[in-house]
Amino acid sequence: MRATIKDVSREAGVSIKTVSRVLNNERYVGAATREKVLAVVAALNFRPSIAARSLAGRRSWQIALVCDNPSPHYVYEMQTGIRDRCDVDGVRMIAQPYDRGSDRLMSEIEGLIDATHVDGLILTPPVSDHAQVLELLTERGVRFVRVSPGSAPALSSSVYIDNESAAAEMTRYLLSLGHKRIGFIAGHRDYATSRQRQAGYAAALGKAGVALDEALVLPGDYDFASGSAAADRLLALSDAPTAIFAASDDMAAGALASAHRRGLSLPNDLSVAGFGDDSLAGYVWPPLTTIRQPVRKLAWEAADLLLAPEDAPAEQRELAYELVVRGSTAAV
Amino acid sequence: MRATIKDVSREAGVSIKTVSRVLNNERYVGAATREKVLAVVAALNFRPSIAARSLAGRRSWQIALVCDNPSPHYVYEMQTGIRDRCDVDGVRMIAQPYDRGSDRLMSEIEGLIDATHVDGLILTPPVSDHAQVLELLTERGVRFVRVSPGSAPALSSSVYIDNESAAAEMTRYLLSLGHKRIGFIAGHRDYATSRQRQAGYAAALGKAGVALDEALVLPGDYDFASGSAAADRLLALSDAPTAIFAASDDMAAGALASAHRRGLSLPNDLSVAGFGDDSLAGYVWPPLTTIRQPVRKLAWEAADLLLAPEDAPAEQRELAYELVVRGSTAAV
DNA sequence: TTGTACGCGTTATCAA
DNA sequence: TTGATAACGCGTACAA
Repeated sequence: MRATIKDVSREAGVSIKTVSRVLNNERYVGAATREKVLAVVAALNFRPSIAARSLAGRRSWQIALVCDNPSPHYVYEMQTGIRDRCDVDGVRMIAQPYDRGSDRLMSEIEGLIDATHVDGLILTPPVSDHAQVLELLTERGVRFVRVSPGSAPALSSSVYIDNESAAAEMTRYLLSLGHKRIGFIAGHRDYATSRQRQAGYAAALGKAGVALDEALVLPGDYDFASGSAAADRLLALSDAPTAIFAASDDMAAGALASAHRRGLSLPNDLSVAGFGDDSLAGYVWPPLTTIRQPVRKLAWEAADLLLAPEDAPAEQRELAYELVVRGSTAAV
Repeated sequence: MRATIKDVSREAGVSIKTVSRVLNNERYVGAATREKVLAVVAALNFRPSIAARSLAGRRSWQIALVCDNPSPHYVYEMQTGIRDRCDVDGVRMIAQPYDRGSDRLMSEIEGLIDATHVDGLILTPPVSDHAQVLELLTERGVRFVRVSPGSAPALSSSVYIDNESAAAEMTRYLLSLGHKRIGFIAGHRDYATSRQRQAGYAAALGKAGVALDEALVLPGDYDFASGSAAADRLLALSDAPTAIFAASDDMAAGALASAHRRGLSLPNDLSVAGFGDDSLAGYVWPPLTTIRQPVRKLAWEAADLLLAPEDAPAEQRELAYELVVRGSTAAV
């Protein structure tokens, strides 16, 4: 039923190896031969078996995305961007989710490598900074590209935005609206991105001569529930903030919900700002002001780096973010 | 570097075939032998190569999820539910997204089958009703399970909720609040689920003796933008509805945004209800009243059916939905 | 209950 | 520029 390379070779009147050469774009194939083979490949709708290729060759034509779940939308955008780039080269993407903090993380990644023979991995935070995982991959000789790493930039290729500058810019924007007491809801401490965003927030306050009030900085977990809970605490303060900057859009949405529950009139009683992939912009009310991170593009670039020739040197690609102003923030 | 079955057999002092027997849970292996082999497998952290297994055996230990993108959350829940079930059997899931209406759909699916040798597919709407695809799979002898199919129930195993009854229940609820003019925003006509939900809406109105006003039924596309646009049209009517029931949560969120933009006071001026995975409940304001469909569980059951023994007869599993009442609806 | 020989579909090596 | 042959790591068929 399934066409094999043997069928193609018979039909085209050449050897199996020649068909293989055409499929892999090797040199030393006559132009006429190549065309004939390609015609037969198309006619038979032939697709090389990934299994056979992985077993016989040096490549498996597969890469994996090792991704935590900050939000379904982030995961979706990462998958889509990577797949878009993979399609260009006829490579398949395997999605491998994980729970940060799971004690089986190492074993799952090693299992992934051994079972699938993937040619490389794309690591998202916080695994992009997981020392043990990075060591394992280096030891095993498996290529990897890191998304938004916080350390050891030279260890591998990576893609990222300048989280610190972005957060500083948002903080300056809120200050420009007249806010003096700006609450900050951080992400989980395992995420370098969260630490970078918090640093940008603190730096901007400092430069503006606004004292950093530790009581206004609360930990979160990048998700709706933790943002909502943190906002509840901030808004219950006797000297509550007039603005809240959350390190993720989901937490910002939680803050908006918290404010709504308390019967606040938004955005007059409270300005809320987020940071992320801007997927919640229209869903929440009022529409969210946020730092837009080009997740799909980051993913595309990560795949691009991973699919680069083996001898290509490690490369760092910084992408632009964007401050998107909407109705969730207002002047005091 | 990577341990192979050969390494295991040498270390355990048995033949390769015996190791293979243990791995595949075949009969006729001595208890002592089995234990020893398992110990070595664990010690070497051995993982069988999917490539070699697919090539040599009848199974590839891989299944694929062929999924359109109604919403990132739906996709995420589907993937998670399927993966949860697959993990039990040591099977890997391949995520294969598609664009409905793409002319390459057939070729992509055939490519997927040929390249990966997957043991089976899980199809979500609207491909679960795509005659050509179903015929291809039947012809090629590839198993498949359909999620929420609208036709030919006996063709394969499938999982679903009773969309028509669910929509009728929601409609009755809105009627019970005193609403007489209830707008309906449908999903894309390719989706059987959308047609079923619309039928339930119409049936409930009929039973209640409320005339169906065609002007209150608008087409949508299951996404935020189309829901927002449809609501704009409904709310611009001279005789606008007092409630809007959208066939998906994303469209309901769009309707809420539309109402907010018009300065309506929610939920007093307009009641809004949705249908879906309930992922937007807290994000939107006021919190969404919706029919909650257990997407992750549907996915789990679909995988369970797909991983059933080959000789198991086709089976239909209907799961329960739930009407979740929240603040987005109010009595007239 | 265990082992031997072979083949799956492709790429690598080497020869022509 | 092409082709023959040996691998890759496992399951299958059959023998012991």
